[in-house]
Amino acid sequence: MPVTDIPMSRTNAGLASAMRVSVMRLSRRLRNERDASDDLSFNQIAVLFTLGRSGPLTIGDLAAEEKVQPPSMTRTVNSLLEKGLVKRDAHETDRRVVMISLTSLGASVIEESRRRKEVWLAQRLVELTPAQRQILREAAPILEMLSRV
Amino acid sequence: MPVTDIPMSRTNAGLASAMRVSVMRLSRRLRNERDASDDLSFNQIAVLFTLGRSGPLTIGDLAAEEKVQPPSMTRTVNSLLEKGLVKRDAHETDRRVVMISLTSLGASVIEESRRRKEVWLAQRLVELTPAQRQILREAAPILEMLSRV
DNA sequence: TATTGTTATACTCTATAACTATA
DNA sequence: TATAGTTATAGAGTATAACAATA
Repeated sequence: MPVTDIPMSRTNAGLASAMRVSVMRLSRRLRNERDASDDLSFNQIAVLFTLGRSGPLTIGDLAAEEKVQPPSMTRTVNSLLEKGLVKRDAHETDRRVVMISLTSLGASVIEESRRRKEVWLAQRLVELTPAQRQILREAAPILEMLSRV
Repeated sequence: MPVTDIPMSRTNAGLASAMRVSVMRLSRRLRNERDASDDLSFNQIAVLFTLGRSGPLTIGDLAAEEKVQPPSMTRTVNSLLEKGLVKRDAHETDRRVVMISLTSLGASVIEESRRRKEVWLAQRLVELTPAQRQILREAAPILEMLSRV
């Protein structure tokens, strides 16, 4: 049984390769659909999105998530505080800890970013055939499953 | 006709939302599967991957692609030169231009990173049903199409 | 005269070490 | 004594401006 008769995507390794390429490429394209007018650094944006996904987090949690040291996260959070995008709250029981969460303004910033991505994506989706869109409808929850640890 | 009877993913906007979430989440998970032992900065890695995707590029091309200024790209490229991951070559006709390309060492670095992503992904794929894998096989080329401008 | 890339300089970001407050 | 976070200081990264080489 000659290997050359088996298309790449018929094997699990081949499918993994095809999925890596297509998912990483599309995510790169989506990430570029961000609002150019905002004056936020890459890490500032990353912190907002992390808070949007995970809800309120401590400085230490945020530092670990973004893979920076706590003093750097203190600075990043302070700049977001000055812009009114996040707020600080005391921890319920442990007074050493500071809980960081999105303000309504901060939430609107990431919502706007999501909206821009979806507008771009929706425009590309109407160019597909109904059959192709149907495949993506079935694929979306499977992609979600892959991300779950 | 009550809107609540229409599942989100039945509409194009709903499908766009589902695709944005699942693709961005999976890409984030894949990006985290990088080799922790390498001492490369985020932008240094980004340059290597860009060269791996696009082939040899000029300093100016790289700067535009990574959205940094040319002097910054000169520095980043110099650090990659010192590590032996990229090389400089004269342009065929325009002697102002410098072509930057991957060395075999640089190519092996990104190949290793891709391999790690695909090993992780392949492990997740075997946990799916054959029918689910079949859907992904059909979805991969469609995701590719969406990325094309 | 315009374009590509580098050098000079200042500013921003991040890290390590030391410190404060709390557990 | 250990942990969460901040402040102080130094190093790395990035930008703007000025410059050199080439088109």
